[in-house]
Amino acid sequence: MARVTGQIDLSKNEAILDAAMAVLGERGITAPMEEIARRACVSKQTIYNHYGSKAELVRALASRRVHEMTAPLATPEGLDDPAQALAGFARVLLRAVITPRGMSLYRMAMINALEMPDVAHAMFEAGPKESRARLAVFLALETQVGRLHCPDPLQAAEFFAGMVLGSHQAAALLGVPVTLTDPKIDEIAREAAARFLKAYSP
Amino acid sequence: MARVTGQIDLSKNEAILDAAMAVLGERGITAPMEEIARRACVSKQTIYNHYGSKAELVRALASRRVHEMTAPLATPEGLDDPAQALAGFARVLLRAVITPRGMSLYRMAMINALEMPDVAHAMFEAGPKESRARLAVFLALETQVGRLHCPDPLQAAEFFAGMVLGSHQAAALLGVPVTLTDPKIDEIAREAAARFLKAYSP
DNA sequence: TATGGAATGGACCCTGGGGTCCAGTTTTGG
DNA sequence: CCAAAACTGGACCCCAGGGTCCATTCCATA
Repeated sequence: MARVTGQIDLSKNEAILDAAMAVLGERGITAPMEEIARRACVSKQTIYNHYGSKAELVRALASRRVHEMTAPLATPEGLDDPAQALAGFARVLLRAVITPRGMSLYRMAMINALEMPDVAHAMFEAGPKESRARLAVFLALETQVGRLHCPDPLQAAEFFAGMVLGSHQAAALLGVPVTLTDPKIDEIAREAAARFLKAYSP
Repeated sequence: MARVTGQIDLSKNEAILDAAMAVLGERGITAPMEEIARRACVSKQTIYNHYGSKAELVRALASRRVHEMTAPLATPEGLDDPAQALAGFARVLLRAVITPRGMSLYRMAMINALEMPDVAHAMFEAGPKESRARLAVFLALETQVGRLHCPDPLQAAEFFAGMVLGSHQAAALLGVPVTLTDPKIDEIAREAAARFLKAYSP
């Protein structure tokens, strides 16, 4: 437990966020602060020292998680084979959404959409919107090269991401156990990529 | 205010559900029962006479709304042109999801997914799952006739529905204002249908 | 017109949980 | 070794909101 600054203990900061993620994910937004404190092995007061309120904690949590999630969703590139690139993108996307951690964050954001619109809005910008935009860039490039023909890359990106997600995201959010094994994810990714390429072949 | 039965006033029943839909949609699940009562022009006690608890009210609300929403999502049929049928299906689907009423119901179900898993589960079965299944039936038929080639109709149905929804559903749930005009919806529906047909042409 | 079930509304009880306070303890830097 | 700053934990305040009770009023039917 090394104090990093002379002020507050930043390592506890992480512990608090981790605990909050876990507890809020499991029990929902109504989970009491006391439980988060317990899970983080920290006194409730300490949480209130770091974040002034529950809302502030959720806000911090969301912003951290968004960064974690969007990082691996870089523009698919470096691969000569569009099918490979798209399938790779699809795998990452699907996993990000199905994962309990990713899912519960979304759920939280939706629950608080009314009370904390800014958080929810930021989630959308950093999540779905950003990832589609990156994919669209890739599609536009492929179109220039002549391997694809996407007159509207952004719409095409929407289509592809939608294909991949299907109703799996909805299922996860509704708490329906999503039983997607790795091979199954892989199959969806490949198939979606193949169909997409066929739909947008020049 | 005609009493329909000698027992309880069924017309108030509707009023309560309408009010609950509106209030819960606007203020979220935390909206107080008192407000629902006020909106329904009914005493709080009456609500508790009809539905024993808040959970029960939400349950009733969900089941009613699910029926409303899934009704128009019948199997696309009676049209010789698959493109027309698919586009029609797409329009209904997209509208159902974007509409404030449809959206807030989803949000509610997600919020309560932890506390009332059965409700959320039922929502999924009656909503996404059922609609995909119906669409799959249609796709299988078209495949038999030879106008399409869908080796896995259920997956194809997932793909198509996903294309149509894109990130619009996520946006709506996150409270991001979805500005989809009717012509825009129409364009998405047509384009998705066309691309889908190309991807699955024999 | 009498009767009984239903609706009203307003007071009321009570629990859970957000947030605060504080006295005592630990850690850190000087 | 000292002082300042953080952390602890446990008591505490407070209030929103779920749910109940009840005296009164309203209807419908008989």
